[in-house]
Amino acid sequence: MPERPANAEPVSVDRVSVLLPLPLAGAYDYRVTNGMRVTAGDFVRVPLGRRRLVGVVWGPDRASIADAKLKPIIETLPVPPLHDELRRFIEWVAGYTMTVPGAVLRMTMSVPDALEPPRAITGYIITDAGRAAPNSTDSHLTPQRRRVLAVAAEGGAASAGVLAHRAACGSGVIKAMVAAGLLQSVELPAALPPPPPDWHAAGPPLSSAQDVAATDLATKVRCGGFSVTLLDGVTGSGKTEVYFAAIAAALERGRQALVLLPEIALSTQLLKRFSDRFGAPPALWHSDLGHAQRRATWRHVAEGQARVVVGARSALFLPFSDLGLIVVDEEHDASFKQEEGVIYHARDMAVVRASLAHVPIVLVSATPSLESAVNAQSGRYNRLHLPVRHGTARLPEIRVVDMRKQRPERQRFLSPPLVQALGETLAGGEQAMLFLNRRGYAPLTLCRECGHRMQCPNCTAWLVEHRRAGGLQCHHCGCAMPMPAACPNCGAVGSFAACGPGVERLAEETAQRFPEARIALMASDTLTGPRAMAELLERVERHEVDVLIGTQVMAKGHHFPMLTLVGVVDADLGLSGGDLRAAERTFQLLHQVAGRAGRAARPGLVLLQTYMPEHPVMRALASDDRDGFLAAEAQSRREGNWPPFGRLAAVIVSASDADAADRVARTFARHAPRADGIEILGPAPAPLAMLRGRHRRRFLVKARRDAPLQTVLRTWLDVVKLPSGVRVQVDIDPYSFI
DNA sequence: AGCACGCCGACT
DNA sequence: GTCGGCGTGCTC
Repeated sequence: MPERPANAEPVSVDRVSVLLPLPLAGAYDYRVTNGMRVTAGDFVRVPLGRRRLVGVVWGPDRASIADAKLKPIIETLPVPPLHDELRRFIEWVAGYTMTVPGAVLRMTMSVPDALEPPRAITGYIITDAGRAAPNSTDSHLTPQRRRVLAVAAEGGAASAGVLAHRAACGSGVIKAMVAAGLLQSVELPAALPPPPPDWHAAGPPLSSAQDVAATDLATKVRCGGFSVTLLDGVTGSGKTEVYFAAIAAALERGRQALVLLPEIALSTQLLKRFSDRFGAPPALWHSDLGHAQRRATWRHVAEGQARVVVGARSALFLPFSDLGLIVVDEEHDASFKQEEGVIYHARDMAVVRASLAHVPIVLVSATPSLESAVNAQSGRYNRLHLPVRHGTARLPEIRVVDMRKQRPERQRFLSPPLVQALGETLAGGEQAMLFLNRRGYAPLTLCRECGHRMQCPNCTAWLVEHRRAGGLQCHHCGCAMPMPAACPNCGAVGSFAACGPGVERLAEETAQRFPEARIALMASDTLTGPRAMAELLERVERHEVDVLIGTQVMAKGHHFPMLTLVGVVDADLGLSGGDLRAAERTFQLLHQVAGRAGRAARPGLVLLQTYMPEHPVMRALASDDRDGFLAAEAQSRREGNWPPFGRLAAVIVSASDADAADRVARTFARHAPRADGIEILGPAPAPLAMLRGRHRRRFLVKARRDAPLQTVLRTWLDVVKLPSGVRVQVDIDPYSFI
């Protein structure tokens, strides 16, 4: 049984504050009735209005309300209390992201069910009478009852639903048979905790660089205490085995480890390696988890039985009983940024949690974020470098195709060099990949008669034509409509022209050019689920696919030994739009995509189609000069005082009425504070001026690193009283500028 | 987040 | 004449 945290101060007065997982302004006070013992961190059930809710004892009462209004705590729940470390983390995140603490607590208490005493699951077993019944002469059994008895005699205890299903009857039959004494009910044991990973097992042999890094991390874990280490190694250098050594050290100390991943669905290879290494799978945490599984895992984490959790960003808020290590794999990945509700960056918040828990954290990447690279450079973070590819594989050759000189034919998107390379690859019996980060058939549909462009009614965005699914779709709000028969503006029939390529259109062109090639499409909307993904990957691995065409979902690390050509159809795509991190992100993405080519003994070739061959991103990719690129990027950010050298916040005012949004934005502008080291830019229409039917105006707040950004924002935003229907959202450290 | 209270349209 | 829409406000 886990112990109470030693650092939680007992709160044995007759009033305490309780934080509820609701967006209330703060914790509410409750009365502790005589004889009840409550400690900060305890999960308690309290009345709120006419509801009964579970909250967490947060500390001494805030004395904010008269005794007469206080309601008593109903009961304490038999769950390990929330650690001091996690309570401080919740408050820290709330303060940093400028949300109320209850909203952050809600992320920890995302499985309300897990807090309730596990309800007993009733199973049924056959009785002696039931065993005898089929052979007894005087019993007249219905066929259903016979089948149930046969099923029940075979196996052990099973729930009514399972028994009924196996015997192909209704569950009413089971009930009646209990009454007749043929079956009896028994209590089924709760879901078993996952088997503990075995840290004794030796991992695969390590290269000397791996060994140095592994020993360093393991030592940090054994000694405990906060430290940040950037584990920086090219694709295939064996970073995973290195941080597995750190996990083994945490397990050896009897502590838990958390591994954060950007996309859990894409990590089957990681999970397999984990099981191979530790003889048992880790506990998983992600949004696709079933309810029962969530509930069980939450409890196992809280009770310390789940030793290693591999999860998406929300796993950061799990109530670990004894966290000893955090690993953030693919730390540069933009999907660590949560963009809805509580807006936070899981990598940055993971560093904070590690610091509050006094444990080491490892940030892992082949293309570190500029933030992490700068911190490693300045010595704030440790750096471990794995310079060479493990094994025999060579890095692919990256060539830039200048699209101004090597133009594709009209309405085609593959340049002559790429077509030629594709032909050679296919002729050689090898596989190719075409990368284009654009779903659907064509990103823009316009009328040739009047020039009308098909636009989303709710968002400032073109509608994307999808031929496979049929019709037009908005990729921002999800609205879909059939392709109209005539132009909605001029009524012309058959005048629509598809402009630009999506992956579907590329597949069409590839099929026309190479009719023999077996082509597969891989985009988030063509994959119906995690299984579809796994099946497609297997088909590619078995070489039942010659050309794999896809979007970003294809970029993550899968090993395809026969894949020797990668064509990046539009390398410039991510560079437009004035996004602060556009260059950095494009470099990371294309570097990752390029890494798909030639991973086994075969040399790989990567062709980057670009109209900007002189762009620093293209040059850095072609000359494999990641550090030079990062240094140049850092320099330009330093000059502009942009992150990570300065800080940034976005304030977005939105309303369904455009005038209301404008009025409120102007009011904010009039009250803009003049604080030292803080500059307020705007208001301007947000990059998506209309999103999901709401008009958006944006301020960018640029602050020196040492300026009290949140404090200034708080006082600014508190001055303006919002009319109904107008919302203000603050995004500290904005990433996507959408 | 829920749940109630509170003021204006189509029905037993 | 009521049932019901969801806008606003409160919950210790």
